[in-house]
Amino acid sequence: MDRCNYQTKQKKILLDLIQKKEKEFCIKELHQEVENVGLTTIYRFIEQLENEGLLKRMMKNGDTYYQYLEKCSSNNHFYLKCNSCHKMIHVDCSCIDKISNHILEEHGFHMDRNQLIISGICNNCIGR
Amino acid sequence: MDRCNYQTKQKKILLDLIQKKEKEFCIKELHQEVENVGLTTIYRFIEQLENEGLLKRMMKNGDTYYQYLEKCSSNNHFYLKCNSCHKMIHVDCSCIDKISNHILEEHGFHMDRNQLIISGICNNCIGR
DNA sequence: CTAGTTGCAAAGAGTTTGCATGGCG
DNA sequence: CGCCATGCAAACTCTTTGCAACTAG
Repeated sequence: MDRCNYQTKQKKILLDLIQKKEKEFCIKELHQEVENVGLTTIYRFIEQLENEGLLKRMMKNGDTYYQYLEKCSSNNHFYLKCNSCHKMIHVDCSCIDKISNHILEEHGFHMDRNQLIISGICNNCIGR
Repeated sequence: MDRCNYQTKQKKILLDLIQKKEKEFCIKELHQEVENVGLTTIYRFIEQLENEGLLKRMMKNGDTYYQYLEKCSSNNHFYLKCNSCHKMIHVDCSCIDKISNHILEEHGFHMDRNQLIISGICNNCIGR
């Protein structure tokens, strides 16, 4: 949606829709929810977003899903992903600093701080 | 390879091969490396292992890969996954305890301690 | 006007299913 | 011997490609 790309009706519709999603979504779902946007266009736009790092691809039961990741200026952000409601919780906490340091010093590993996703169950779902 | 399944030559060959792999692998690769095991059988066996939690499915450049995860009695294990050499480093460290507690107390999230995979670059690859 | 974008139809790749044969226990 | 496993061929699904028409800038 910037740089050398044209801004088209289809891209705008898709981006609006994607940004509203709280959970992961799949291509088929997008295609059903929009009108007048071809499947091919969706595939191509998704690929674009993925390359820009705005979308993360993941598997669930063997199917492909995508999750929109907002751009974040902080260097302390990571995600908590609930396996029950499938929501992705964005967290900004300096604890990632400690983790990252420990991993480096004790385990000699340079962790990528921009793609840490911790799976589990969120507080909302744990009670049920 | 247990319970109600028959133990067959093909399954043994496949499991042996998979357990020797240090990196993630794909179906095609397996198929090329074994003789006299049909593609269908490989798909079905992989599905079995996945259901038993011994295999983790992941994506790389849009292709499907699998990673064998050894059964581990410790509750303190997690994985460091190098994005350069693609090796998966198995770690057993109580730091996961601290992380897990922090995530629970500060962020109200019950992290799944059995599927934590931290991506980054390992010490071997960082120099290059 | 020019170059990027769209979307149909068709091709392609990976995966699953049906079914007859074979093998484990 | 009975039941599960195997593997070929065919079916299916998801995704990509070719191409002509369209559109943003």
